[in-house]
Amino acid sequence: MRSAQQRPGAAPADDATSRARIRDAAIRRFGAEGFGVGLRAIAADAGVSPALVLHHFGSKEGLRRACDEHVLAVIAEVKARSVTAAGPEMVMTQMAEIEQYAPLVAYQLRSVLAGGEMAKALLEDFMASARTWVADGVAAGTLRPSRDEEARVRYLTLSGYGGILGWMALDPPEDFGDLGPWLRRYMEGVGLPIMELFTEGLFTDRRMLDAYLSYVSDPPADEAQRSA
Amino acid sequence: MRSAQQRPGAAPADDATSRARIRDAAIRRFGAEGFGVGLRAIAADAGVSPALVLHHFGSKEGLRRACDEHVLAVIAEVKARSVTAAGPEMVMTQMAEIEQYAPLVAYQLRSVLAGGEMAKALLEDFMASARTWVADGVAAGTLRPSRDEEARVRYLTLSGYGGILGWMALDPPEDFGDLGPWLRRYMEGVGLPIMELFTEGLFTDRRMLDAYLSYVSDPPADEAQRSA
DNA sequence: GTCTATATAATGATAGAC
DNA sequence: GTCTATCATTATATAGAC
Repeated sequence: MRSAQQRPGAAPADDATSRARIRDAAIRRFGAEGFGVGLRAIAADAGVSPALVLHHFGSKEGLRRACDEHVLAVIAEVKARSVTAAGPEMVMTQMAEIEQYAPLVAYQLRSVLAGGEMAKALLEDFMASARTWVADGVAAGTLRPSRDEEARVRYLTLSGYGGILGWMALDPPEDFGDLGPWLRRYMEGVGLPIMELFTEGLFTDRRMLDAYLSYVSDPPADEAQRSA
Repeated sequence: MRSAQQRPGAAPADDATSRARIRDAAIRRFGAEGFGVGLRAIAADAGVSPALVLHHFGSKEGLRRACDEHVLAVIAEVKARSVTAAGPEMVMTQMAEIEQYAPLVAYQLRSVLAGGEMAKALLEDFMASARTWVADGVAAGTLRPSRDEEARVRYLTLSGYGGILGWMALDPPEDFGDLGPWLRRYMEGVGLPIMELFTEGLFTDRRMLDAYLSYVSDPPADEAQRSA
């Protein structure tokens, strides 16, 4: 049904070059099973010998670098041509986009889990998007200003993305090839609490915030000691 | 200075049984480098032969199970005797506790990253604590009630814990043996945005929440189609 | 309980034919 | 470009002496 279609980094297209087939197979395997997976499995998926993988990419490390680059490139490309609508529809639009690139998303999640430079690059990328989105919202008057915009952008990005990772641990995707149902479960599970928290907050009064602010501006004895 | 002290799962106490020494060495290695680490390294840390590790735990899998059990047991023990103070001091108190059990915390973070049953057990555990904390807060009138308390507890736990994982990817601890400075950086980095968000929310009006609620109670056509 | 020595399987990587 | 055959290394795990 979709066999003839050209989805970047997705199902194997028989007409692609071996190099691309290997890379796409690697992205799928790495995404589904983590970076511990062997070259033999990847080679088998791509329908080539293990030696050819090394011939094209030099080493496993080189293969991973190629996957990283390709994933980042596709993300940049998708981002460049996506119309960033504001409002709840945006989320749904992006959802549809995401489902289309399931292997990329899985690879991405694994990369953040694994840490390292790729994780930083991805998170910095998401933070950049969030920075724009928040700044626009504040300018338009739909989002409250913060006492520290950069810290808020960082927190929103990390907790949002990290929340997905936590959800993945609690409810692992059954099929990494089709993350759709899993993403839908996630959205349904966190939608209400997010909307509530972002609209109404959690505390009934300002005491905790005020306590924190005075704590920071005038730290108690043993904290002052440390910086002395 | 601390050599004679008895910190569960912490620095090697020469008087402990080999079995315990191996297990503690494993917790430290697994926590610092992940579960890919070899038995040889663990055996060397514990000052025993690799064969003895297998003798005591049967397999690497068995060793990991023993580590899991021990970590869960220590967490339960600490939790049981901790006085759960309400307010910002609670966080600070728990911080001090956490620093004391750095190897356990690192192991825990790795476990959640790795997924599997241990990750579920840990997250369920944290959710149980959060459930109590939130229920008490709502009863005391310091926390707002939610339209779905369970979903909120889940979201707060996952995003909170996941935020730490994300932070770890962005700013990896330099020394897993002493997570103190790293945890302090994290707390300083997220303290203000959390207090702001929990007190004031993010949106300036209720439109997003209302849109979401009406979306859920009366889904558009293609969503209704799916459930038909 | 603890060791040395070893079995066995899998890994990433190389050499060289085609 | 692509393969087969193989190497060197490392991994977990076992056997058996002490």
